[in-house]
Amino acid sequence: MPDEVVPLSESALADEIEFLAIKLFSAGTRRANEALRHLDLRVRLYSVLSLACSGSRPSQRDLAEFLALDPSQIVALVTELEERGLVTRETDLNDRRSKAVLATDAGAALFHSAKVATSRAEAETLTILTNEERASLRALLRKVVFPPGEQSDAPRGRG
Amino acid sequence: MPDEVVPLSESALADEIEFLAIKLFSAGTRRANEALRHLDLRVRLYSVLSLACSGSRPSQRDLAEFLALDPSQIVALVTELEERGLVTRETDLNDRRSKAVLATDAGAALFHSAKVATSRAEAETLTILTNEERASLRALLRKVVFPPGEQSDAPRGRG
DNA sequence: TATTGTTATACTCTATAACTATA
DNA sequence: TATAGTTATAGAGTATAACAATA
Repeated sequence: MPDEVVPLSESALADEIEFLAIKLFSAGTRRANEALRHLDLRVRLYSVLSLACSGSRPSQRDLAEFLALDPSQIVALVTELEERGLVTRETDLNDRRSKAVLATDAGAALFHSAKVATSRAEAETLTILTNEERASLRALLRKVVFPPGEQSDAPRGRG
Repeated sequence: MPDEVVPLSESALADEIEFLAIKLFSAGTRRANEALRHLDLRVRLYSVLSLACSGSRPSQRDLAEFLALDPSQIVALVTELEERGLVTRETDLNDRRSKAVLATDAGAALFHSAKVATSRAEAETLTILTNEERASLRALLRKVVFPPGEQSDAPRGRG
């Protein structure tokens, strides 16, 4: 009798949404990191730089909550960007504990180049999907990640 | 005049599918790892164990390709599972370089418990979506991760 | 010569605790 | 006392290189 071996893509694991998200994430991160390498950026640095360019004047605490990273991780990322002249820390005069992270002109320029690179990487990853399917995927992911009717951007704190 | 500050959830970053996938991944991994902790498993160990239980008789090379991990990482995961008596390595008699990774009875039993835990975690993560939306999300992710008409489970090799 | 599994190493990411300065 | 930022550390994940056994 011939082999009746189940292909791994038909395994139970391959139907778990979180497993699929991990695969998409790891493939996507790999490609994005490759796409950003020529600018000396990684996904995490790019994310912080992007938000520093967003006009939201995020504090480091805001960045930590939004990116679901620990505040201590944000420190290292912001410091690296600051040392490269891409962002500045601006102390909030109303609450001198808090520091807004703002892009410099150089940071904004680099972000623009980086955005082009990540958009291209995203398009490559999603090349199999039609435009409607991409919009649908984006909407579904947004709904899971930013549930409607939730005030705060991210409820998670330190522990 | 009042603040006209853009919320971070309306930033350009929040529309990038890869960024959203990363957020879903990191939240999902965190919850799945918590759900698996009482069984002394992590997501990566669970993935390998799941495939060892799948009936596919995967070689370590198969696992590496399917999980998009380097073969050297598979070695460590399989060794840990093997030392705990959850899987065995079975040398392929036709190609003595290759070793199939198979679950023991104990491994299959543990996997069953773990599957319940990860399913619950997945449901929590996706609680905001209707059943139809979950099916739609699953189908879209599957299409990206396992493009139809591709023979191999994963084309990526070592470098 | 190429492939499977293995060992080793370095770097990044993640999680946690403790400290400081402000509030 | 609580919060924003910081420092430090350990463990997990990721990326490479080199090697032995086998094909």
